[in-house]
Amino acid sequence: MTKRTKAILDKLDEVYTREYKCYLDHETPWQLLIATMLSAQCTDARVNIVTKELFKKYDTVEKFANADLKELEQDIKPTGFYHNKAKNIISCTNTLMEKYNGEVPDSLEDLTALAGVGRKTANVIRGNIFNQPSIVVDTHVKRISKRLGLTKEDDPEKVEFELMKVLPKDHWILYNIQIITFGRQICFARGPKCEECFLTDYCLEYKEKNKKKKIKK
DNA sequence: CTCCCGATAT
DNA sequence: ATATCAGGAG
Repeated sequence: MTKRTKAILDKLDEVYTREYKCYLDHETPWQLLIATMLSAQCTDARVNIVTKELFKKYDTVEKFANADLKELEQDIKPTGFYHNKAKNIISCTNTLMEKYNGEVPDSLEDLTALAGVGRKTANVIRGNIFNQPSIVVDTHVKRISKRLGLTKEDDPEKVEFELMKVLPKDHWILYNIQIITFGRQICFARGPKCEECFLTDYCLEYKEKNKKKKIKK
């Protein structure tokens, strides 16, 4: 790990010390799996509103596996992409019943083989449920890792592999939740609050912004 | 690369 | 009007 990377991680640790919680409400592994599937291109706040009722109505994996497609679509509609998500949830939970005795598997291969589960969702499960070091590359991690110059890649899988090289393994899971928190509070996609940011010394975009200002003056 | 897609902020 | 939100599949 370079000095620069360590300085960034130290700053993050300083501000987001024990903010280690998952923002998707869940009580079981399969609930987190479904909540994460629903979170694609949707705010976690909305996912939590939907799952609050959803997990009362479907309180077992088996109930999801036997759900009526059209009815489930309506139940999850506010999260968007509801045709695909409903179909995937039914297919995925059927696989859980048939191949895994209704449990959620822990390997990346088994998880990504499930319908509607890609590397991002699989890594959320591995990190949060099984405590396996894993890098979750979502929209926040990708955007902010680029701004901080930790990667130049655009493809989420390449970002994941590069961050695995750059970040110490014992910081992988923590990095995810820190960056998501940072992205929600300060480093927005649109109009980031650079005045309140504690990482401007390491931000490539901030550097660019100041260059342009100086030229104008 | 395109499509899936509703809700909210700007 | 448009960008963005804890992405994934064909």
